[in-house]
Amino acid sequence: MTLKEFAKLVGMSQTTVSRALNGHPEVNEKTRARLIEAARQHGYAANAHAQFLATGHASIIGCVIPVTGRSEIVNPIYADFLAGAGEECSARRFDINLSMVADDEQAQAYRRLKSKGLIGGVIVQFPRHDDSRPALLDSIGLPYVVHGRVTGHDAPYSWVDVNNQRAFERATGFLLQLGHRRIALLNGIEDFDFAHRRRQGYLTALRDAGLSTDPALMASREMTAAYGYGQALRLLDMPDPPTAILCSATTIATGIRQAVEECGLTLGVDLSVVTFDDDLSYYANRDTVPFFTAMRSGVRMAGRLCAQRLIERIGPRNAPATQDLLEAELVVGRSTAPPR
Amino acid sequence: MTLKEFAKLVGMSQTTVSRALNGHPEVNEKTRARLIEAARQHGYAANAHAQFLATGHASIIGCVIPVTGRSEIVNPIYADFLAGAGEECSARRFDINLSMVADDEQAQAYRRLKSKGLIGGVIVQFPRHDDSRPALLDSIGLPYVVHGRVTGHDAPYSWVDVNNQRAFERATGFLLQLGHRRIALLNGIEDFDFAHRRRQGYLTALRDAGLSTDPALMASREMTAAYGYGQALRLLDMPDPPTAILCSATTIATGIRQAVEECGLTLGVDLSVVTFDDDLSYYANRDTVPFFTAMRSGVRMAGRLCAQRLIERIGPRNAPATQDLLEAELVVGRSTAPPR
DNA sequence: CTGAAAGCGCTTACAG
DNA sequence: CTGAAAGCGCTTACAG
Repeated sequence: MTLKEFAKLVGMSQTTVSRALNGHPEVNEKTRARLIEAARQHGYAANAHAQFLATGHASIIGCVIPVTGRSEIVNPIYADFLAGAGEECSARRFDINLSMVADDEQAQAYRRLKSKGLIGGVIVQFPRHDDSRPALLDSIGLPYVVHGRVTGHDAPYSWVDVNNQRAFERATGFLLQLGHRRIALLNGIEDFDFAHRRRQGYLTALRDAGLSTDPALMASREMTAAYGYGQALRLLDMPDPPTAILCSATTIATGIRQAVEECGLTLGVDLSVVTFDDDLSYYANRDTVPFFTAMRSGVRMAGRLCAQRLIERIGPRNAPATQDLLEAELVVGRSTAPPR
Repeated sequence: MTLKEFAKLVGMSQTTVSRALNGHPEVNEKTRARLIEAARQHGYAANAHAQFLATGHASIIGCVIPVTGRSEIVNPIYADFLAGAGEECSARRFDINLSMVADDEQAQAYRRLKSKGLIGGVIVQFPRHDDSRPALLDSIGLPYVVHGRVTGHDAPYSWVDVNNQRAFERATGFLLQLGHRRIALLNGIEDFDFAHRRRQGYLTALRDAGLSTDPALMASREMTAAYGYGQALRLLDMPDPPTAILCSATTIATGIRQAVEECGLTLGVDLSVVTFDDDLSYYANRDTVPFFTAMRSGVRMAGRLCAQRLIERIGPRNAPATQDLLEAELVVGRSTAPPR
């Protein structure tokens, strides 16, 4: 059904119907109520493309997933983030355009999305420590919100981030308080901004405690269980093994747990582990006393917030850039204890 | 840049430029080559909305994710499926519209997507054994491809499915050959079509072997590690415990493994496990000799195929409905052996 | 092989 | 508070 047909059906002009449905103030409230109800009953909804053509902006947010060999979307963290963004979008009647793009075609992809008018704005995912996308999007003129931060970017921009540095500083401090002195770090790829900051937090806490750092105790890789497993075996086999490990994801922690048990040791007794916990829906670390001591911050919530901020920014009143720094909570579980 | 501007720039009429870029045959090949190159250089791409308005069809496929309390998208299987569909879409210059919709608003959501013109077709995910969506989509007139099958739907429709019944029949047969007689089944929620078929396969194989079935050896729940862990403990604690377990996902298998190890037993010695393996990118069961004996079928590939079939069907030549039945391969790993 | 013009379904200044 | 009409950027019959 078109606006024309619908307007005829209800005996009003297209103009009035359009205004009523779009919430313009000039229209009589009784008329509006009647028209909204009629639209619902007859299943009329304005064609989104005609709407775009007339107004020039799309109620669609873009998520461009950089594909590096294996797609990032396979990362369970990304799935939860998308779930959060999706929830926010359905609540606000926005749509999501999802595209998967090879690393070296990012610029082209954003330009295409913009010139085809497919999206009103974009969420930038997995920013690298010195990411070129914000500058690119500024020049294209596409509104965006970064999930994370881009250290190198000077102009003000919207971002939503967890205080990664502080979280790892606190977690390291917590282990130090328990009496640990050899603490390992199994981080994500430190080229990503979040992992870089986590490392800073870890180093700062050690430095503040007057401890030297040992490169053999630090690793940086894609955050899989296999990585946690392999590194845990390596660390436990050292002549002077760490008594505690800090890691950047529950996938890694699961791998560590596996290795520890295969060695006949017990987590939280022979070895302490603190993990960053994105509170993934499919992987619960949420018993009354959680298994892993963790820095917890829900990535799903971050997805909601990113979508919300972006939608505000896309809207007609062109809201200013926002910055949201979320604090992770330090949740004590059964995987930590003083060193033996 | 608009078509008008671009046409003026290259000194041609809008008509010719449009035809050249859309591959119409009437245009001189030299002219076409020149215009395509010029478009690339100047970054011209037709506005998708104007294009829709003129042609009436959108090069966008919809993925509507049913949200049941926790969103399905948190399911890592879904993430891999989307990655596959996304790859296919970028290759064919299609876009993906992702929406998250509560179970009881599905019908409304599909109608909205159709009437707003937001999608040219839709992939139906996680069909239940007697799913109403195909009939709904038929009546709305929205092309679709089902990932899985809908037993109750009579009219011909496009689907892509794994031969779940055969996979579980073969896996059960494999365990029977090894000498197992008490075989448990930890299935997904059997209201879903795939889980229903898996159960049929398991029951058929047992029946063909002349064995009776034991309800205490069967469970049906959301496929989490916690489920596998809890059920494994329960099964191992039975007076007459099973010597083998069949399960529907590697998440479940991981939980079983955990329980077995905590009981001081060894997988592939004291207990055999065969799992269905969707070959998820983030969870590899792909060592030279994989850890779990598995029925393997890549869900990412299924995603690609669904997108491909849907795109063909959306296209102007209105391709007939297709049926793709994929066979899972039975891959022998280290988690199976004859019963002790 | 090429072009002028109508039309796709909306929104919104302008006029009343 | 309401409406007639122009215009958004394309595609495509129709005419040449």
